[in-house]
Amino acid sequence: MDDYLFHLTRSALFAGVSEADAAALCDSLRCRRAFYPKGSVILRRGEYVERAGLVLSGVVQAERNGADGALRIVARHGALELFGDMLTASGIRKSPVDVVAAEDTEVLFLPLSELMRDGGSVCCEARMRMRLNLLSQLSEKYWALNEQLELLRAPTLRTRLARRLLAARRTRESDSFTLPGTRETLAAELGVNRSALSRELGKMMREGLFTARRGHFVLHDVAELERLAAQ
Amino acid sequence: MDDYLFHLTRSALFAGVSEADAAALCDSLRCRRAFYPKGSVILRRGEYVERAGLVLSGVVQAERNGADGALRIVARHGALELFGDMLTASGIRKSPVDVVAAEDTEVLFLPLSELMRDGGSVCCEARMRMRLNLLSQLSEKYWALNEQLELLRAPTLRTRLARRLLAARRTRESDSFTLPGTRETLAAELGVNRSALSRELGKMMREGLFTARRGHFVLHDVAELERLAAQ
DNA sequence: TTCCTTTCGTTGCAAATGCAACAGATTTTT
DNA sequence: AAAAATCTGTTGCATTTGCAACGAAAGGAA
Repeated sequence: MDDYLFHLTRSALFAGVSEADAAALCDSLRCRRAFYPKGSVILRRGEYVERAGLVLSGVVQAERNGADGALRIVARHGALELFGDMLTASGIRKSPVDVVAAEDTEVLFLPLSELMRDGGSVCCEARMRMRLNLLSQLSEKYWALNEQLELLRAPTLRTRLARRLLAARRTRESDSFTLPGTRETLAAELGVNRSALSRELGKMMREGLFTARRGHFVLHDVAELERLAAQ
Repeated sequence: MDDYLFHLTRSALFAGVSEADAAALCDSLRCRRAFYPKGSVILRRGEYVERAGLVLSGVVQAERNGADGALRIVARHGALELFGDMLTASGIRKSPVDVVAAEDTEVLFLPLSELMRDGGSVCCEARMRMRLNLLSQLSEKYWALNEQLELLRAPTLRTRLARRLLAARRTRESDSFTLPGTRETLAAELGVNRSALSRELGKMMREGLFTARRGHFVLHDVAELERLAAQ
């Protein structure tokens, strides 16, 4: 796909940048595109990262080996999402994860340090736009992590669940939504045992707080959930 | 203190920037200095933040009201440390905390968006240096949060404690160190009850893993601690 | 359909943690 | 020094959660 520029300008990083400017900038920064067949390794644990990656198509996974040796999927990045930016930005950190292509994937690599260099008269405005977009991206990742942390700080499973559901309600803007993954996934997010999660889900449903069937949730008593979440 | 420029270049944000360049840059960016007497409010919860703050002298605290109304100190920033950067970078978020001067404090405010704008021929190199420093700062805050999260994900208090002590050992580069704050502080970091912490500390000491007296710790069996932390 | 695999809820029991109360130690204030 | 306030360890008891095992339900494949 050589029409990638159109897609590019739809990414958060290139938001507000024209197609022409995007092309000129990629050129001036010496960005490179690379194709990775499904399963191939993009980045190895322990490597230093000098360029952020923007997924043009496909999906990329960050993986890690747990203490028991079991494979843990730490993150997934789909089309137009950025990865490796935090490592590149730090400049000194080795990757704590392997990054592999979960499907056939095309990636655009961006040398962030080049982006920070003044570019003479070349797309001055677009450069600034992209720098601000980058800051915004980095900070959003920070705040997302912060929310995770608030979740885990909640004293009890009941509270965590309430917060998680209300968070989903906010982003989906509806009392009815589907959470990704299985119960096991949700349990991991909340940092608890799966059976403990099922137990608490059962209790809360019997109290009429919401209905859950597989991944689909319908909230019934938002007020009470908010009271719980406040703990 | 009008000799603040010397100090400034010792901060992480201005690392690698000469005193002269720092002065020129502050001028070009229209940075402003402000003095806050102890106890005064620098930033209110709910406000939008347009400038990052660099503490020139004194101490700044981020505070928040818990569910019960009790005051919680979320973060402290001493001399040469940066605050409000994540909020400024996001561009859209309201502050989730109040920021107040914990002592008489002088702050230098930096408009990050100005820093991202090409500056013609004015300190081109220094600008780039500072932009990279900023990225580095943001990412370090991210990774610090990430470490906190790993800590809370640990299945048991014993594991969390082992990780926390080994982390301290790494940064202090010694088997003997003092942790800031009281037991209550440490318990909060680990996300557990204080008495539970004391209990576990007692057990682990009886097993000869380390000695703890008030804030001071001496590690004795690092190998075993590492085995525990791996869980 | 039928078989097989994955997901899910349930439950009994063990382990970990929260909570509250108290006493000794330490630090700070008067 | 004396008194007051804070910090710390300890302990009994209630609650929460982890763990393991099992059967039912759901979804996919033969």
